[in-house]
Amino acid sequence: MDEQPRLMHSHGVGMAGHPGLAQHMQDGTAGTDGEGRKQDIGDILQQIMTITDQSLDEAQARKHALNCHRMKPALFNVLCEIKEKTVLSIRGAQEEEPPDPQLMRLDNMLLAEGVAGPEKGGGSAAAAAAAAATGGIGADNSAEHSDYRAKLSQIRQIYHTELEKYEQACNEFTTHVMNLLREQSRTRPISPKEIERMVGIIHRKFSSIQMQLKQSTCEAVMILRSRFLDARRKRRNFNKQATEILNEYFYSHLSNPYPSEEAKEELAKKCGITVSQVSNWFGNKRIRYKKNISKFQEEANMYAARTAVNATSVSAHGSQANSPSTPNSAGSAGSFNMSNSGDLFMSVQSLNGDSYQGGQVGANIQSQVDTLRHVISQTGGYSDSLAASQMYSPQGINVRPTNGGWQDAPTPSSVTSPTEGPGSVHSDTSN
DNA sequence: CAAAATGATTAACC
DNA sequence: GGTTAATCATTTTG
Repeated sequence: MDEQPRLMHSHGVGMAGHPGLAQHMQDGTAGTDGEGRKQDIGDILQQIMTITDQSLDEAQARKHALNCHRMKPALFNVLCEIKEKTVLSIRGAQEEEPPDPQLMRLDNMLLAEGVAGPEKGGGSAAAAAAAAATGGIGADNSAEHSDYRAKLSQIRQIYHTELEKYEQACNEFTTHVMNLLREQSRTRPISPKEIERMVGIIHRKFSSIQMQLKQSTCEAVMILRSRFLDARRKRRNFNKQATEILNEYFYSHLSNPYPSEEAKEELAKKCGITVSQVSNWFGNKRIRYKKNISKFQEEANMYAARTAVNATSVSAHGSQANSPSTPNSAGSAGSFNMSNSGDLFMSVQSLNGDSYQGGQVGANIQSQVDTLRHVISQTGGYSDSLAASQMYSPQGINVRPTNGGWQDAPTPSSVTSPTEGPGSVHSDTSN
């Protein structure tokens, strides 16, 4: 492309100041004596038209001749100087390239999503192994997660191959252009700086393509997220076993239902859910229990009794027969008694405790507590925490009806030391 | 299909 | 950073 003008230029030079070249050139053309100017012009035009037909050797020879001209270095230097002063100084000003904030954002996001950045092949493998290890419980949960991971790594792979392709193309093109320029720099004033600048331009062009790639990758990830992770909202209920485990812990720690980090991890493992899901569950449970204790009364009794039975598998018969609060007695007078007291309990709780059969309420609850105590004593007084937890509710009623919070509730047994201590918190029934 | 249940998210708080 | 309380969005239930 660039070849043509230069050749024409050298033509001119040769014609003007270099007899040898001119001679050579005239040999190359028609060579007949022109009779008029018309003929001359026709010849020149002819020369121009056929210039591309000249053989490569011929052109090289001419180039070489030009390069060997004695005035060439000096002229070339002058040209370079002029060019340096004009072109480069004009464009040199806008040399610095500010990091595109858009590109930075995309990069950051890709990095955060694990699409860009170092390969983390071990991560997905480990996740799959973990999913397999958890077995039946939560298998579907982690299956979805691994599905997400699989799709993400697919995107990641495509992204990387494309990126590599772009980079390769960019490098190839850059080296090609550089070679071309270097080659031309022998006959044309091209400074290394200019080559550098050209490379910069090429890179910028290619990086804009790269940005498109990143953009579309980001979009793909966003879509994936909305389909999977943001489908967190598209929740699935925990399976029964998990719920039972959580409830068991909750009701056996009713006096202080705040599992430590370790306890949460253990529960998470047992239930096949994540720690934050355990936290969510306890958060929801606490608030909902507190909000409407009556609704949970039956459940509480059930789990309390069950825990008791589980804890001491001794003489289960006797305690169940005597206690109206055992799960087996549901549907009979025991169940009725429970729900009834629960309702009253609630009304007291919400109406600030006056006006409504306070005595009866107190009696009911007291009897309930007694019953539970009975269960406890009959089953062998297995746990302080259970006793304390069942004692809690009456306290809440008597002392501060509208405040069911655990936070302010006096729990003297659990505040033994300023630091909770390693592992000393809940050495009780949870297992 | 409406209501209840339930897991997750959010803002405000300490 | 963890909690509470309110709320959202979905699933389950009657």
